[in-house]
Amino acid sequence: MSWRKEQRRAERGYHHGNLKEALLQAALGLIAEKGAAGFTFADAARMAGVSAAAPYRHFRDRDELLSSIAQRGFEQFESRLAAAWDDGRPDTVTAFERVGKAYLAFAREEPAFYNAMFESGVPVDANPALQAASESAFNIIRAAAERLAALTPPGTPRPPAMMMALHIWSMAHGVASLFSRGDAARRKLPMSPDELLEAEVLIYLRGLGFPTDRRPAGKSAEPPPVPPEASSGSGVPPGGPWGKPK
Amino acid sequence: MSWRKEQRRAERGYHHGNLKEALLQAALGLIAEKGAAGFTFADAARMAGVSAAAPYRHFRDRDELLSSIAQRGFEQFESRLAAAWDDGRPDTVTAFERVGKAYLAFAREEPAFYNAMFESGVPVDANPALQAASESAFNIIRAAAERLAALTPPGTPRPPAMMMALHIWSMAHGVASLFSRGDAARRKLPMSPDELLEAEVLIYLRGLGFPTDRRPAGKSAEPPPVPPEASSGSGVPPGGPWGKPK
DNA sequence: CAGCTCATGTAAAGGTCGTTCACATGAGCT
DNA sequence: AGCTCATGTGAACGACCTTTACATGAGCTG
Repeated sequence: MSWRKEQRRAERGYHHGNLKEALLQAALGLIAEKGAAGFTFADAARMAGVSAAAPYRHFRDRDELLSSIAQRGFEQFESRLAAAWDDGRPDTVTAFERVGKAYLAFAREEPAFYNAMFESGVPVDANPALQAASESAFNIIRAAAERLAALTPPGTPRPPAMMMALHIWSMAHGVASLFSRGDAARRKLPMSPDELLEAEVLIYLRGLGFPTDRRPAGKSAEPPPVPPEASSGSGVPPGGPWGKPK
Repeated sequence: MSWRKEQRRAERGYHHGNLKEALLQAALGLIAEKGAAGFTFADAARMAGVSAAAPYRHFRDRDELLSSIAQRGFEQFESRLAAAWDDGRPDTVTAFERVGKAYLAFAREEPAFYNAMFESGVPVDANPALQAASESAFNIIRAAAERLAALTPPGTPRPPAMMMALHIWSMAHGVASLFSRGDAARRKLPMSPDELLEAEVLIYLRGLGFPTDRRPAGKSAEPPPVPPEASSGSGVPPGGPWGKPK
């Protein structure tokens, strides 16, 4: 009958010892499998080998567990974006695009976190810690935009950095949501989500007056480590950001 | 005891007469209130005044109801986008921006549909009719992008229309998801979602070489009804798409 | 109009969940 | 050794989803 359960109990004793962490891990796995909507408090408890009531000793309710995961997600998100930004090295534009790629990579590689953060319906502003984590992550993008805005070529009006940050965020989030996750990824596209976002950002930056005449997928060494003082938007780059127009 | 129920029954007889439609309407209202995740099959049945089992005569399960709503949503979405596009009148760029606004307006004014379409976790590719409706809606954007791509100023490489369409879609979806709905709308922004998206699209179009020297919110009559043959990207428009940089 | 049929609705029941409550256990401190 | 309190258990409640056997009556057939 309750053979497994008894054995589990024998293995770990009456007290689990690290149930909170075990529940978070279990939930993460379940969300990755079935989405935040399909994830079940009871399932997480089962997976941790405890009764259905045990989780209530560590989380007020199911939403609080979800909220905790979202918060953790934002923290990891921030650290990945920060690593990608690398304080603007080797040059601002390159680093900026790396942030965009990191955004997509996170959405792809951490579907459970991404789901909890953006698709689970968790009200971000209800939990101050969660809200703070969310803002910290966004601040990476904001800081990057700030630096980028400071580089606008002379003669070009300087865009508000906040606006740029919001624009970039919306592009990354839009691409990730629509094309880079779960079923949505199955839409047949003429290019990969990464390429799509990279082209989008490059075109956008060019619209702001930035010289963006690098090859998108080119692996050649950084041609100019010092981007400022490049030619102002006089002509059109040889190849569009979408590769050979053939 | 079951006073209300008996009375209801007396009013409408044993057979409802139009239960399927009533369920769809009830579900729409419930989703608008509590989101697709919180919406309940039983609740919809109650609201229609029938037993909890009755809906199963019209929908295989809860997911099929949700899927039907999503499909209906895509159909209305398509017609609103089509009306906004108006076949490119009075000029392509103006009409294009109107489509972007229509996207946001739909997300704002039809939260229930938008939720079912993009946030309910309904697998779009599982239902052929739903998939077709979704593609029809996207095709409006695609067609608009096609026309816009054909207008690229001479000397500018012509971007693939499909890519443009995907870019625009991702921007609109990103802005709508992040800033224009529910709790997300509470984030304090320096500008409205509409303005944010409009500026984003304008900058993007300028990045493609389009002349976009119109005032964003300006209501002045269309200066040039014939956009082609405008100056190639020689200079920078007087005021940025984000208004006075003051 | 009588009678039949079948789409449509009902009640009841089984299974799962979220959540609460009274009670059990045992780790750590005194 | 004994106490305490955080942590876990089992039972129970109500809500939901879904299936099943049965009830109703609208519309057709003769």
